[in-house]
Amino acid sequence: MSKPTPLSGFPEWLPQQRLIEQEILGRVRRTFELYGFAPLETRAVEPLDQLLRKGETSKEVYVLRRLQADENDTSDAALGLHFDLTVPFARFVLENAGKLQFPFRRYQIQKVWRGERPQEGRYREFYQADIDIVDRDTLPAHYEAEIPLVIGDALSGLPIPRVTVQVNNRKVLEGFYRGLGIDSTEDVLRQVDKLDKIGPAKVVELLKNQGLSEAQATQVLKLAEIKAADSSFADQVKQLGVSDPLLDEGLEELVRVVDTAVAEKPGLIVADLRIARGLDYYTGTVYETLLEGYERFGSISSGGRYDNLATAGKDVFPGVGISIGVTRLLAILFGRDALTASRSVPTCVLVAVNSEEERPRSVAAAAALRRNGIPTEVAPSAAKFGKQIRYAERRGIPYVWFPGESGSVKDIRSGEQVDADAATWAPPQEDLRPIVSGTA
RNA sequence: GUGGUCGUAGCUCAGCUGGUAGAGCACCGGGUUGUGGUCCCGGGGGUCGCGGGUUCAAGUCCCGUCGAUCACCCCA
Repeated sequence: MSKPTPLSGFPEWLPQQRLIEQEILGRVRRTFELYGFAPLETRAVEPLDQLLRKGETSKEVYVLRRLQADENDTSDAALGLHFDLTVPFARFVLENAGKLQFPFRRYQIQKVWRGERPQEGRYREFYQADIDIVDRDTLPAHYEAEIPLVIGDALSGLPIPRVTVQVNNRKVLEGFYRGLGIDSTEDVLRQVDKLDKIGPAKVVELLKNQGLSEAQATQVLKLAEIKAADSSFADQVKQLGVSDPLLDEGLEELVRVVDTAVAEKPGLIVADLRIARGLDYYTGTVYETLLEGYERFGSISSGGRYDNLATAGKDVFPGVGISIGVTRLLAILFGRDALTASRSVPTCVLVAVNSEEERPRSVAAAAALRRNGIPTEVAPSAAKFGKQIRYAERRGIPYVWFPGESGSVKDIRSGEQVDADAATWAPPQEDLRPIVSGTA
């Protein structure tokens, strides 16, 4: 059999990378729980009509089909892999509304699938770490201010470059456009979103091609260029002289989000009135998160408020949430060797073997160490000690244990060796587990 | 899904206008008859992504395909 080749868009990490990924996922999870989000996992598939109902246009959904499915068997025909965690969550809320307490806050860390053309930082299978808060009938606006704080906490605790959460509000954009007499909001947003890439002149041109007047296009551009780290953006908007109730409502909400962030975590947030992205179910605040130095890879964490995602008859569950694109984050940092683990295995101690006859003594020492929670493995063979030490060195294992009448343990980084008892010895806390650190 | 660029040992790459594969690092062994990381000596490893075509002859040209990457689309 010839050597297998990778599958485009389905990244697989090496153990040392997976070690880092697990460490990151663990820290993110603990931060989510620190804020009281409850754990949840939903199935990988959803009925296709559910998936297509909101948001996703289509072709990007992977459909599930049995290999031997009968032509007439339609039982699985309408299932697709979820492309995010918000849509499945909305479904879950509706399904279990009677068993949940509202407001309901949950986190969900799972893989999602999208049938897109892969490139660096965009994959067909990737992890999302998602938090959402939903309430019944109405959702207080303060939750929209809380979300970025959680993300800021989760990400700033990691050994990664600084992040900035960019916020905007759909109501500001829609209200402003409406005040200008524009009704093709979606199309306008799409062009405005290209501002960074193609520049203001071309955006205006594209807008005019869409039927906007010179004046309208100019105003749209002026709004998009507003950006501020505090609530001063609101005055700048008002100076443009457009008035609309929805615009005012949006501004008020956005000011609140920004003010909260400025008070709690200065420097985390910036109001940027050009950002409009996210799936089309967003109705209020929207978030995007950029990694300093890696802006060209786009957002590593996005989300927003949605009022109509979870609705069934009279029941309405408005929500707000955000997702961290863990795989994207890791891939772009791995790509530049910006994340490293102090070792490639969990092992803290390698117990040397004097001779195969004496292996039981090594096995016993290892067992004693493990009883104290120290990850330990026994050397693969009774090779020369130099080779056994090298086995540890190659993997970054910090300690080698030499069993004997009185055991001794060597820190192979310093070369220091001391007599020790396997039943009581313990490494410094920081050596117990691999340490993940940033090098950027 | 559309279009462009790229694809030689584990890694970084060399290989002129086609003539039957090389370096550095890494790895393995020995010097060092049981405590590594230096140094010296030696060694293994590539169907040149894969498949087909042109040619006496292809890593080198052509087509396809897979993979990586970029742009569009869209988005974590």
